[in-house]
Amino acid sequence: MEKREVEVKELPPLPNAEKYKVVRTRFAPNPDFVLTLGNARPAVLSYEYAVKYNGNFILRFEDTDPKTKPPILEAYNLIREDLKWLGIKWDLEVIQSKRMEIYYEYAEKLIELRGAYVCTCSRKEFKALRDSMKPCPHREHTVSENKALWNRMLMSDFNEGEAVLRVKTDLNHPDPSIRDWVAFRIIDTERHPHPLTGSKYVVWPTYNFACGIDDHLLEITHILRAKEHVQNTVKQTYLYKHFSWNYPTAIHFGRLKFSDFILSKSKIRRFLEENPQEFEGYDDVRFGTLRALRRRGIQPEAIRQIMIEVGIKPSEATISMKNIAAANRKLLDPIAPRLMFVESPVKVLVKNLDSIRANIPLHPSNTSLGSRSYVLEKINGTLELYISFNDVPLFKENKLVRLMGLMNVAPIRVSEDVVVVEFKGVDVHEARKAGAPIIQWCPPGSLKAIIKKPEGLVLREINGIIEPYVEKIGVDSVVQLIRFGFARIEKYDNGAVIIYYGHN
RNA sequence: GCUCCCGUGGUGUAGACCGGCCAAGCAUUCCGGCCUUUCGAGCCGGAGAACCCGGGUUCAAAUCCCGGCGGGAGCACCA
Repeated sequence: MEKREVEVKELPPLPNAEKYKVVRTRFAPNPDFVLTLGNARPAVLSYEYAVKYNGNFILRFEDTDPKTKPPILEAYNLIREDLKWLGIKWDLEVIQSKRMEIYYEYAEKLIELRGAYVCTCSRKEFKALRDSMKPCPHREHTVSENKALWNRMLMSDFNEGEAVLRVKTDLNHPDPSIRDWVAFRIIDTERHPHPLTGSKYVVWPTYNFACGIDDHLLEITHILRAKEHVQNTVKQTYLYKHFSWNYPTAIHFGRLKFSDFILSKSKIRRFLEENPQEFEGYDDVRFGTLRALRRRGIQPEAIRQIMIEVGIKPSEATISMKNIAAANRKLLDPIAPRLMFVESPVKVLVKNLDSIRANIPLHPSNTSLGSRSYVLEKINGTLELYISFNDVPLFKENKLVRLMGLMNVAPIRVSEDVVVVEFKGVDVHEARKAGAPIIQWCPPGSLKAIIKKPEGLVLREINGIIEPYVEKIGVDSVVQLIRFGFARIEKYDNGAVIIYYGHN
């Protein structure tokens, strides 16, 4: 049969892989949203490198900001589902909000190492000093003074904004944000409760502290993340210096732009909030979330292949739906059943025929998919079937038209709402010889079909009918609608079929 | 504005660290042919980049150096 070796690009070697006994990577999302196409790169690459080197892969939820990026309770599980869908398995799962005591412990160690101090400057005051590369008065506090203040922070003696723990760095560092960056701040969790820990904690580690500590404690060897994190690497390196730890190998890849997709969390949130009846949720097919792609029939393997191909280069890259469709088509073509969908159906009357039976394979070459049969018979004296409005002109232009898998017909009379034809035989070869167009059709008794197709911000509905066999195919299947495109069956809804369009 | 990073056909990627075999490979895209149940897949053929620009080093540069231009990221008590 058909042999198709899809060449999948291999990952380039991982820098420094040989320096570690076992390669260990992690993917560290904030559970404040579902995963988008943008998250797929760090997730897939981190996982694939762990697999390639027989290492470990860790899923770490970074949920240490209940205020400005509040985690969402459902998101933890939605992310787990998204990863599973991508085929990613993790050896260990860690949730940062459950490790608060660990961070406190290391904060105290850092204070003892004179690597951190409690600062009670106002933001404004500190910024003024920082920008002129001057230390703030708290920087010279003794260990015991700092410890006392730190304990007061933990005891809720300070309100939001009144005290932070700062990591000592280089006050002359050219990037001001790096100078004595904040490791812990106070968040009023009475007002902003954390979905997992409620109001239990008020002193919260920042990303750089929690991430830095965890990457070390979890023995991460390679950090693969987007280049927006390069300054964070610099910040965290100071932490590692204080503790005399070795910083993992960090790889920062360039931004991936996805044309044709709405990826921005904030944009999607806004659409959902402002227009809840127009948008269907995180998985609305107009969005670039993984679950939206799944709903359009995109195979996770297609995403995996694209991420591997894009790799870890530091330059930006743009991926379009065409790229994704191409990868998906290769995967789907050998296995997707072919069905006939007829947009805006027009009745065809066949004059000189009493009955005909069609047995059509569900796939031109993959015989394991089987076939379906339809018997067409005269109803009230005529034999009828349906074709698409779009194909009616073909009957004006051609002497012979082939109805795929069924028969060849010649037009007798063609109007906008009915096409009368004459049966001319069943042989494909005759049709080919005559150069007849081959079109899809639907028998009487076909189901109403609504195809929802994302076009930018519009979800276009294409109405038509689909052959009855669609009921046997089952919800969630991805099919190829002949001469139309790949699509996924969403649901059967009172005799109608709702289908989401994927790509051509 | 400051700091850092990047620049190979429409898109993605290989080659660049260790200059020559690179008038640049592969995939996708587009076009044509064959084949086919299809506007898909497969097969065959074709189009499309002188490797951002300028200069330098060299017998030799996509590959090294300098300058320019262009693009991106960061400059939070966000992650």
